[in-house]
This record gives sequence, C-alpha cells and structure tokens, in this order.
Amino acid sequence: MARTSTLTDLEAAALAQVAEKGGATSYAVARAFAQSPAEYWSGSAGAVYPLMERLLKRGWLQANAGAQGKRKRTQYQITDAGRQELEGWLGDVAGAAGMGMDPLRTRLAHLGNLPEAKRREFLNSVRAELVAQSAVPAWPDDQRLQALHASWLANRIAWIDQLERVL
Amino acid sequence: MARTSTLTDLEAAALAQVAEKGGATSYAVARAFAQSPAEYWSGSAGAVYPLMERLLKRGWLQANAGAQGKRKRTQYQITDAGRQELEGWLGDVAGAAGMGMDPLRTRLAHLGNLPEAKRREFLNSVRAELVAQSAVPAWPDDQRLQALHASWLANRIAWIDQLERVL
DNA sequence: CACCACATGTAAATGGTTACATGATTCT
DNA sequence: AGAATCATGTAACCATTTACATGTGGTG
Repeated sequence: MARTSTLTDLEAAALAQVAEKGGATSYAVARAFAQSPAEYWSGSAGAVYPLMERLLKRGWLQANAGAQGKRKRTQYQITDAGRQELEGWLGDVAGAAGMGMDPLRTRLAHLGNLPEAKRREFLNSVRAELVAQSAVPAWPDDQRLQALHASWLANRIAWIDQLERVL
Repeated sequence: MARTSTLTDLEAAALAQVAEKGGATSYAVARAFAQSPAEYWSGSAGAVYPLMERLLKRGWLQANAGAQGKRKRTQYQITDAGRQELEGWLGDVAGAAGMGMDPLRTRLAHLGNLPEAKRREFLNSVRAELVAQSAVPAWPDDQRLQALHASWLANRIAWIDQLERVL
C-alpha cells in the first residue's frame, strides 16, 4: 500500500497551495514559496511556471484562462484527479518517515572534524539562532502554520539540549 | 562573519568522509552514502565521481593516484585548504539553523487537505514507522553516528506526540 | 508622462538522478 | 573457466537554480 508518489515535494506543495486557496496563479504560488521561512525552495519563477504547466498537462490542475486584460493570466484550480494525487502524496507514510535533508543533522554527523571548543561554540550559536527565530512570528497571517513552525523550532532546540549527552 | 560556504552539502559530506577516514576512493565515498539510512542522497556513482574531481580541481582534495594494477584507482586525501573549507562549512551557523527539507514537516503543513480520520491514521502510522526504525540499529559499526541517529528518531517521535495540541 | 512594483515568462547553468558499459577480482 | 561481485566511470535526463527580458497597471 506504499502508493509511492509521482509528485516531487515541490509539486505537491504547489498543488496543496492551489487546493487550499481554491485556485491560484503561478505567481501567487511562487510568491508563497519565496516568502516562506523555509529556504529550501527559492520560489523562483523558473521553477514554478513550468511546474504548473506540468501539473496541468497531467490533469491535476485545470486552467481557467481568465484572459483579463491583454496578457495571459492563468488561474489554476485543482481537479478531482489532482485532489486524489495530493491525498496520495500526503498519506505516503514511508516518504514522511524519511530523513529528508537536514543541514544541522548533516553537520552534527561530522562535528568530530571540529576541535572541542568550536563544537561547543557552534552548538551554542545554533541554539541562540533558533531561539531568535522563535521570537519572530514566521507566518503572522496563518495561525496554524505559525503554531506548526513554532513547535518545530521548540523541538529543534530541545534536540540540541539533549545532544550534550550524545556528543 | 557568515562565511557562507561554497560547498554543497553533498560535497561537504564527501569531504568530511575523506577527512575522517584519512583518505578514500570515490567508490568508498559513494558506498557510504548508499548504505546510510538517509535516503536523500542516492550515493550514485554519477554524483560522486564527478564531485570528487571537482574537489580535486579546487584544491581541497589531493590524489594519490595509486595506479595499482592496470586500471586507475585514485585514493583521495584532504588538503589543508580542504580542511579549512570543511571547517567553514561545519561552522556555518546560518546554514545549520535553516529548515532544510523535511518530508514530514512539508506534509504536516498541508494536512488540512486530509479528512480528520485520515489525519490521525497518518500520524499514527508515521509514528509507528519511526518506532520501528528505532528498533534496528542504523550504523552498527559506528557508535557515535548510531547514537546521533537514535536521538534524532526519538526527538522526531516526541515531536509527533506534541503535535496533537497543534493540529 | 515617467517610473516603479507587480506579473509572466524564457535561457543557460547546476548538481543531482537512473541507466548503462566495462574492467578487475574473487568464488565455485 | 565461468559467474558473481567489486570498482570506475560515462551518457542522457531531470528538477531545480540564477539571471534576464518584457508586458501591465497604478502612482508621483
């Protein structure tokens, strides 16, 4: 029942955005990525515009080509097939339980290459940076995402505090 | 003082491997990635062989071309410049405090697209999968990495347990 | 009108991926 | 000797990236 998804995570996130807003343009989707505190995706036009076309061609989005004005202005909406695909991706437990790409964890795995003093300093600095991030609401306009992000940060800080024993 | 690194995370991890083992072939580095439980990098030859060449050309690795037998068999070692570069990457606090790419977090952000019942089921399944992973030592041969990985898993499970309040 | 922010793309480069080819070594 | 496995690559493809080009609508 693995139902391994045919969507990249960026595609899935874009699809989810369209679903949640009940329709969006490529620009709106790109802007949302660009403004998110997650630095992993740039939210560049070069990524998003072709991506939306792909989703359209695969039948997961439909285009209400609202040619308002003279320039093309494509409003996308999710289709039933798209919703199904999205649910498949959301429910992909194996994918969700994967390790992903964690810049802190990757560094911790190789921290032995740093002298003891620098190791401590590094951990202290990262911890301080995370605390600083906690002080600034990342999504002032979305309470759920804000709460999720806050809990992620808090958990990360807790991890660092526990690490002393491991290192 | 940001010292933003010129290394990709894969390059840095490869460099660190060479440093820790006191020298390695491209094959050894690739195999290490392939065997790691982190699924994010495939550890494919197509990634690693060219990568090692890049690091060599930039002066961060040196090649002891032990032409043993008839086929090329290149043993790489880290240079002083490479060590410095690696330390720069390791100490990059801004990078380490970033969000990276977390397949669970990405899904949680869009879990509203799933009906309530499926949401619970999803969380339960992911939690169970993480618990299952905890039972199998991921690095039987490296106690430090094993401990780090175990603490990562434990922390992740704790996060899921706390999420009930957020969702 | 001039300018600037908003919006819609395209082009070239990058750093990965999978799949393939093939040489060398070890096992039966 | 033949087969399996270890090892070293290369080729084609892919989803991104950065940088650029350009149209459009509102504001001084």
